[in-house]
Order: sequence, then structure tokens, then C-alpha cells
Amino acid sequence: MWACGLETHKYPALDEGGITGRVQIPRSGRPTLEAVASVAGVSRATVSRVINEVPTVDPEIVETVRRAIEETGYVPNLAARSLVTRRTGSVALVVSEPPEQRSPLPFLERLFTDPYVGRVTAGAQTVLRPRDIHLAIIPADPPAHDQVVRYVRQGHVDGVLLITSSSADPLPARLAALAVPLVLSTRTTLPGVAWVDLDQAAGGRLAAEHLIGSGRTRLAVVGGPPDAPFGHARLEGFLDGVRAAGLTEPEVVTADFTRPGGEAAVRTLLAARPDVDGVFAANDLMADGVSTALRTAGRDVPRDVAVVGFDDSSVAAQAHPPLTTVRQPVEDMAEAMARLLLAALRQAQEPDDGAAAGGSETFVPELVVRASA
Amino acid sequence: MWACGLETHKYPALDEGGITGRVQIPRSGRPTLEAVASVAGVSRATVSRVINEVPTVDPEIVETVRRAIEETGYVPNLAARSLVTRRTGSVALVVSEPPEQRSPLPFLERLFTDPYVGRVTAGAQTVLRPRDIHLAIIPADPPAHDQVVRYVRQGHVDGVLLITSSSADPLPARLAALAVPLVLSTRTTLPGVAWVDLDQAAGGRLAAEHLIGSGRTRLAVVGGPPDAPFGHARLEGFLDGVRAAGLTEPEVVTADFTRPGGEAAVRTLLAARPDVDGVFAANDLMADGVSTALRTAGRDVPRDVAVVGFDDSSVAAQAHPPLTTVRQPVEDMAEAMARLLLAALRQAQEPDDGAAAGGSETFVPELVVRASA
DNA sequence: AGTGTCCGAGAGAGCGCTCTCTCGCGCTCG
DNA sequence: CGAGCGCGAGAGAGCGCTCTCTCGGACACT
Repeated sequence: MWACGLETHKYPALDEGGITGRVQIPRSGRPTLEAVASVAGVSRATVSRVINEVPTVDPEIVETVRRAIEETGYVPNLAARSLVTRRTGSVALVVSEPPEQRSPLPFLERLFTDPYVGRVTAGAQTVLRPRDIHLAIIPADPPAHDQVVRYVRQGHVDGVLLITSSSADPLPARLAALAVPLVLSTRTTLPGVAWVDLDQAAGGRLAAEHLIGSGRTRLAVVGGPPDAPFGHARLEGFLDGVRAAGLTEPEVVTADFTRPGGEAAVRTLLAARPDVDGVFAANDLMADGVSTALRTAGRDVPRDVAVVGFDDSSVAAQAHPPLTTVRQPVEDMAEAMARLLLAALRQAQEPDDGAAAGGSETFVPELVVRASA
Repeated sequence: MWACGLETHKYPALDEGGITGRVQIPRSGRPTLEAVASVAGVSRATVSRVINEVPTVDPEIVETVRRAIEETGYVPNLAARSLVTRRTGSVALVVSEPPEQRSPLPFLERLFTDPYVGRVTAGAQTVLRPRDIHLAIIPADPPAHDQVVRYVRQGHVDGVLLITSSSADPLPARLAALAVPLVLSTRTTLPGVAWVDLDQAAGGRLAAEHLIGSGRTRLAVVGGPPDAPFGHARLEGFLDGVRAAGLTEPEVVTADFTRPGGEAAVRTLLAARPDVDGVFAANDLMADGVSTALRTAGRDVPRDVAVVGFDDSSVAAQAHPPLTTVRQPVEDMAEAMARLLLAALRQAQEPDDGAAAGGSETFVPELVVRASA
């Protein structure tokens, strides 16, 4: 099975030919550096230099080698390269689902229904693509956590962008323990892990101020699952705003960040407080569901009840009526995550100065006023 | 930088210690096979056998080696392994966007708004996960096509599941040219490429028959972009059904498979044929948009206008009213794709018998009756 | 003219693993 | 009781690349 015969396995007959020499076909059927070198009439090392754009190569030789690469259709073998460089040139965007999430929708459908992940991908790509770093999206529901950890441990990727929505999610800590460059989409106290977050409380406050400012007094909140740290912060910010205005405590209902979840929440809400005139939902998908359910229940939005969402994702503009919402600059945040990851990657490669890891960023939300409030 | 000193670089001092022997730390800081072998007091080859579960190893030795692996925290180095095996143990799910798609929504948001991709992922995972094959999702909008091709050429993955919606998409042919195992989500004539498809025309016919069977006579279609081959087939099947019933030709409007696209189509439609009483939309997202827009225009669904969708994705059940739709067994189809890919992978590994590639499957749609028609 | 210096290309080890080949052992059979 | 056999473990080459070290040649300097 091996390329070399028994008798000559130590020194396989080297092709001495110059520029026009042909070289033995490797086992893979694909040309190797050796083949290109032989065609170009130079050494393997020189071809390697040309490929890696080492500047100290004679321009004429560069040209010859380039032609040889073209002629042979040579493509570097990733495995061989990363065996020595210890880098793969790709990173993973892991979207983790916390355990015990009790949404009726399967994780993967939820993942591919919420525009959030798409926006993160888009933002990350603007940073990674110009640097020619590949991005692989890895969904990680709890049964897949082990497999994902193995994926990263095996060295498929150089670093990980991790999106999680729960502080109870064990995956961040597990990945952090691998000592692989890692950036989280939420504030974290894990040592050596960078993160990017939104000032969630400020966002909640913006929503409260807007509702109150437009004369609403009987408020309610449709929050996310209690273990979602950012959902909690949004809620607290909102409550702060309400308290600051001296209004009575709003009714709080929780849902699962999905459209049907928002609809269901409205039923609970109307039963508890039929006179509600302003609702803050912790994301746009739920806000859309809330809005739909309110209309179904005979309430006009925004005349009878004002609705404010969170995210300013594409569903906000598409909703009926278009949603007033708290804008989260997801793309910018994802860009920041990617940049932090690149920094961590560089650090890992050449640990010049000690543990300068970290360097995290917090973004500021802003209100986008549309028709729903 | 290299692990071995200058003076002993040819034969680095081997640790002769038995079970308790410690071994030099490799450059990566992570334990290697060598280290495990030394701890277990066996040869590298034996450890390799244990890891790869070669059955001819003494159970007692297996146990010793297992313990040594545990103790050292050893994880195989993917690069080294795949350099020799020429396999990586992972496959890509490439979701391609055809060029010149004129949807207003950015590709990535569209991708992560339509539940379709999530269902495909779920289906593929049921086959791949038990076999411990990693799945990386790679979105490929036209500017990223080159990068994706490079990703595959470099050997990041062993095979590709490719989702595309346009016959004008150049990516399938480019990937097929790499001679990497490839399975398409649509019927294709590319040689050596397996595919899985739905009998789209039959689905269209089902929709027509249902509408006609419930007494609708003034029909219309909201089709997908003209270059989407499956959209076209759905349309043709529908038209066939209508013609078979001897009804007048339906009004045909095209949209972009999104919710807002469906809404916009209704405006065109009502202007051209205000008396329409049955609409077939080529996917559920558009059907939901159609339904919403019809209600906004004062038409009751299904009393005034019946609406039939296509896919039976999660939005169908969530819509108001819940959508009658043509069920596409996406998960099953994705499973089939994954299985075909595995077969192709096996083939590529050991090309026993000639070009036995291919072996494709067509699935049959069925009608799911809910409230909208 | 002789020697030192610098620049750029070649030589070759080594990354961590797999896999073939070889060999030693204990067993069965003649 | 010795040759033959089979089974399981070790030895070691090699996968395709990078990168250090070495060396030859062109040039400048004394």
C-alpha cells in the first residue's frame, strides 16, 4: 500500500530532471511540494517559501514556482502543514444550547429560525474572511457537547467563538479548560476568556423609559428563561426604569425566546392583568408573538397596548405593525468577538508577554422607534 | 525551538522506565502517543491499536493503556492522524447561495430564518453523530465560494453535503470537480454526484387537487425565483393539476421564499385578480406572508381565500391560521443524504469495484391539512 | 588580490501518528 | 520431542509539510 517498493524504500529513486522533469505520483494522487519543486527545478524549501510568501526569494524564482504550482494544480495539504505549524486556519462558531431548555421547538429549528445567529455569522465573517480564516458553524445541543469538545480538542480549529444564552451552560467552562483561544458572547468570569456583551440593563431601561414616556402606566414584561443571564439583566433594567418612574411593579411572564412562546405568554398575561397597556418583550421574536396574540385577543397595537421588543433583528421591521425595539448591534459585537479571537490566536502562537489575555468589550444599545410603541 | 537538543537530535534519550516512567514533554505541551506508551510500558504501535480498537490486543494490555491514556490526558492529534489516514472524521454541510439572488434580506439572515437548514442539520446529525463524524455548517454566499472551495480542497473535511436552490449555481460543479465525496439536495446530472430530491411536481399536484377538491376555482400561485429548479417543478405540478381539472390558468407571481416576499406578492396578485379564492405558495414562509397580507387586505383565510403552503416546516403549524401544506420529509431526506455521503466516503477509501457512485433517492410528498385551506 | 560579509537557496530533521513487516512466544501436531 | 503454526507486540518507515542550519557565490572592504 505504501508508495515505495520493498527494495528501494529507503531512498526512492529521485527524479533528477530539471525544469521539465516529472516526478513520481504520491499516494494521494495529488501533487506534493516535491512535485512542484521538481517541475520548477528548485528545492522543496523554496516552493514552501513562495507559498508562504517569504520575501527573501528571488522574484524570478517566485514566478517560475508560481507557474509550476499552476501547472501541477498543487494544493497544500492541510494535515501536513498543521502538523508542523499547529494551526489550521479555521475557527468554529459554536452555538450552544444550555441543558434543560424547555422549549417545545427542537434546538436546531430554533437556531435556524432566530436571525441572531445569522447576524453573528455575518459580523464574524467581515473580520475573518479578509484574513482568509474559515468559519465553521457547530450547533451544540447538550447531547452533542461531548462531540464538540472532542472536535475542538482534536485540533480541528484554532479557536472558538461561543454563543450561549445560559449561565447554567457547562460548555463554556469545558472549552475554556482546553486552553484553546475562546471568546464568549456573554460576560463571563472564566479566567483567560475574552467576551463581548451588551449593556443589557441599559437596554431594558430604554424600553421602560420609552413606554412610560408615551404615557403607558400598566406595564408588563415577557422575559426570557430565568437562566439566561442577559434576559435577566434586560428585565432588571426595565424594572429599574419602571421603579424610577414610581409606577407599580409590572407583571412578569417568562417565555422561551420564540414567537409561539410570546403568544402563549400573552394569554397568561391578559388573564392576570387585562388592563395592561404596555409590554416589553425580551427579544423581537417574542415581541412579534405578543403583538400577534394581542391583536387576536382584540387589542389594537399600539393604540390599546404598546409593544417594545429587543434586538432589532429582521423580524422587527417585518412585523405588523413594525416593532419599536432596542437595537443590539449584533454584527458589530460579532466583529469585536472575531477581533478578540484573532488577538488571542496571535497570543497563543507567540506568548511574548505573560497572560495578557482578555480585553473584553461592552456595547451600548439604542432605541429604534417604529409603529408598535 | 525543536524539542531535541543539538547534540542528541538523532536519538533523543529514550526513557527506559516501565509503568511508572515519565517521558519528555513534546513541543506542543500535550502528551503524545509516545508518552502514553512509555507510561503504559508498551510500544507506540500498541497504544495506537488500543485507540483504534484493533481487536487483537490482549485485554489486560488494553486496560493498562486505557489507564495510561486517562492518566496522561492524551488526545490524538488530528493533523498527524489525518496526514497518514487521509481522513478527518468530519464533513461539511455547505449551504450555497446562488449568484444574483435578488432578495432584499442578506443571505445569512435568510439562511437563519428559514427552518429548512435546521431540519437538514437535524436529519444529517441522526446519521453522523452515532458514527462520531463531525458536521460543520458552512454558509456560502457567492463571494465566499472561492474560500469554500479552498476549504474543501485543503482537506478540512472528508465529504460535503451541499444544499443549493438554483440550477444556475456554479458551486456544485466546482465541488464535484474536486472529486470529493458529494451529495446534493437537488436532482443533478453531474457525473458521480449522488443526490436526494422530492417529487416536487407531485407536491404541486397535491396542492392543486386539495384546493380544487374544496371547491376553489379562481386559483393563483406564489412561486419561487425562476432559477430555483424545485420551485419550478412545484409550479408545473400545480399547473398540471389545475389543467387536469379543466380550470382556467392560475395567476402566477414570483417571490423570494421569504415572508415579506409572500406579502408583497399578494399585493401584485390582488391587483391582477381580486376575485382569487385559492393560493398555493411554494414554501411555508411565503404562505404565511400570503395569509397575513390577505387578512390585512380584508380577506378571511380560509373562508374567502384558501392558502396552501409547501414544506410543513415549523412555521406552518405556528401560523394563523395554521397552514395546510405539502409535507416535505426534510429530516428523512437529510438522513438519506448523509447515508449516501457515508457510502461515497467508504467508496473513496477503498475503491473495490469501479465507479459504483451515485445511488440517489426521490421522496414522495404528502398533504397535511390544517386550517388555512 | 585576499578576505570578510551578506544574501538567498538547499539539505534534512522532525511534527505525531498509522501501518506493514518482523519476530518471539506458546501451542498443536507429526 | 522437534518442527510448524498462529497470535500478538515491537520496530521503524513514511505521510507532506515547515523551518533551522548550512553553504555557495556575489559583492565590498582592507
